[in-house]
Amino acid sequence: MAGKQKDDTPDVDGGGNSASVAGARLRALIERIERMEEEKKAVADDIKEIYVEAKGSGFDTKVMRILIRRRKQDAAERAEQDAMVHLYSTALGMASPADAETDEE
Amino acid sequence: MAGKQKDDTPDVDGGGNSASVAGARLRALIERIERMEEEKKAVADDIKEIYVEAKGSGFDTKVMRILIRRRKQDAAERAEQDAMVHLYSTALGMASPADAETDEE
Amino acid sequence: MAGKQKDDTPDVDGGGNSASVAGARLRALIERIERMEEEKKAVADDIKEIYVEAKGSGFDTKVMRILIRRRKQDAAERAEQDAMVHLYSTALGMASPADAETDEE
Amino acid sequence: MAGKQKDDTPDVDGGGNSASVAGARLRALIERIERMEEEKKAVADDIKEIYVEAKGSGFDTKVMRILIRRRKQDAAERAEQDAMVHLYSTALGMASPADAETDEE
DNA sequence: CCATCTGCAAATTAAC
DNA sequence: GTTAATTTGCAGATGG
Repeated sequence: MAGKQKDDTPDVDGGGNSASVAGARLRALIERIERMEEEKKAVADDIKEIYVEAKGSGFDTKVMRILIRRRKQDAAERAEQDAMVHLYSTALGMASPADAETDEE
Repeated sequence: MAGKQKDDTPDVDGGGNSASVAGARLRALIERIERMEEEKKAVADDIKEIYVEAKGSGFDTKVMRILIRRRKQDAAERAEQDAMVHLYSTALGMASPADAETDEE
Repeated sequence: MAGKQKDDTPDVDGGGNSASVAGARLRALIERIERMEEEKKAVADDIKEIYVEAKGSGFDTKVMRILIRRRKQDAAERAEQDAMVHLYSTALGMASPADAETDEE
Repeated sequence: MAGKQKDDTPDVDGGGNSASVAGARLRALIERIERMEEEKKAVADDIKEIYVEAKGSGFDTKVMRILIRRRKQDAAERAEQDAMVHLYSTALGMASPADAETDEE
């Protein structure tokens, strides 16, 4: 048994040559991930650039960040409320959605 | 008070109607950022999916993460060594970087 | 609103006078924390002072920081290697940690 | 001239044996710093422990952190930020945040 | 002195 | 549910 593995497939050094096969697949996966992480970083850098540009135009980026955070929170809250409404609609005839608030964790 | 601004440009409500202009620009910037953050999140989710797929194939994602981190660190280390060489070259008055291994116990 | 609590103990405004008790305990905890954060800040300031002193003696603090970071990283790396060995040992079914170098280009 | 150095003292490889002297001093400084950083980390860990203890007593650590941060924050600063946020919100035509109690800073 | 940048601390979020 | 890791925000340091 290869212990942690779920017995699913790749016995990293099970005994035969399946090791190299698993190794190749592993390498492929890792390289895919690395590629995407570069992408992600690129996007993050772009965002930073926008902030630089904004600052260059005289805006206070700190305030901008606060606003963006707020809007995200608002969206989340709205989504949650929608979910609540859905829930209640389906549940048919339960209590009114008075307390859709506060608890976010 | 428009205080924090550098006097550069956008007095958010300076008194005239420049407010709406700045407001429009601000809104544009914020929406651009929000758009890119969605992009970034999408990429992050893709990465997560790959990990799920990997785990489904029987790989130990914890090991994968360590490997990936390591490769990144190696790259960073190499970059830093170069930086060190530069620093020492300049700090020591342009001596040739023969002995970049000064202490490193 | 006692909701968030784990039902464990302190109903901050439960209704009785347990509120004041919990309040007192809370205040004590917070003050302890604040005290230690002052301590922490004091140490941080001491460190800064050393850097100032070093700079005053003509050392390049940037290089010093790099050296210190490096030593820390080396320690971390060693720790991580141990972790890797452990992981592999268990993942491969308790094989002896002879070949911890599986791919590592 | 050793360039970056302020000509103050330690020519790391000036030519004589001052190098080793400077080296010894450097090592001493670095070790002092490392020692204090350990101290700092110890204090930080103690703080973490207190939070754990608090949570174990049923307190919501998130709220505690907010309280502590609040106490630290300058009243004036808080006022100024609120003003800024209002200003920008108005400029964007967002409703001014009725519930200004949610956000941290 | 201002602006940029790196490094540190905190908070959110994910994995187990 | 709890620990760990990623991510974000802040502040101090540095260089122009």
